[in-house]
Amino acid sequence: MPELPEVETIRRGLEQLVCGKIIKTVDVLVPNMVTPNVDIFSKILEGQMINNVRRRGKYLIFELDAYLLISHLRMEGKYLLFTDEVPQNKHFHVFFKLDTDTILVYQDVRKFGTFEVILKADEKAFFKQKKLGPEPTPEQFDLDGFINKLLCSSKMIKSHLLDQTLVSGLGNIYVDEVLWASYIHPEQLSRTLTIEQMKQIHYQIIRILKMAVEKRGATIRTYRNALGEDGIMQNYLNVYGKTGQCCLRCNTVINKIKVGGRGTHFCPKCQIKQ
DNA sequence: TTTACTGTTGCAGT
DNA sequence: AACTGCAACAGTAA
Repeated sequence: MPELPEVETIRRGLEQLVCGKIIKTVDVLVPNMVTPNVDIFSKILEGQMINNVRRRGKYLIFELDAYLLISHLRMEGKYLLFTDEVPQNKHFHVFFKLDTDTILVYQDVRKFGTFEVILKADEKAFFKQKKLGPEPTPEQFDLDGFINKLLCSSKMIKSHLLDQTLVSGLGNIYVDEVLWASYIHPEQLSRTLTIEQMKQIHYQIIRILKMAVEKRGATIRTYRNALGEDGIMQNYLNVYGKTGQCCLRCNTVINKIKVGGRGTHFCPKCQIKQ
């Protein structure tokens, strides 16, 4: 599911459902998803209260008493809350038993998701080590810093926006949407963009991610029913998944190529490489 | 039946 | 140092 708008939607759901609850027990069925090892992980979490659920980029942060539980959903991670019996499912990997006989379940078909417990004091260092860029808001996302980093890089703009160092939260869907909205070819090198183009990308990143949060994310490919999975942003996409359809601006057929190993949708007439 | 694809990130290799 | 390709995994579609 998760780019920033989907993660934010899940965060809002979790905030309502688990804030103020105490983690009674933790069961991890896939040990290599958690850091440090399972025993320490479970031992630290048991007895802690979930005081708050925050988000940074695509990371979910459960604020506990002395620690933070940092959860990344990667490609297919989901949270489900059960109030009685938990059904059998081979993709349920982590179980958090909460105080009111409710169980928070982490489901992940591909087992790419990660959990890390860190000390509250180490949060800053954690995200610095990840080289995580600013949040995509007018307050946090500095235009001059963005321009300076672009001018220093010979990466293709799409790959550059995906690497989370310029700004956090973009993934494959919203990068394609941002570049279409900005009239930029995904393979254009960062340093060859004009300042006006950089400003446009900066503006569109903020606008599109804000809109996607308001639409509660995009639910494409399968699934429903998890926390916050009833998004409607898929109805507002202009290029992602539109291969073979006509560009809404110029009627040219949308093309799909590979850029840095990722499927990439663009309009070959609107988005010209300079 | 194979092969390619999938909303991500980190690491090995150049 | 900066960048690329691939692996982690499981399912689906062609």
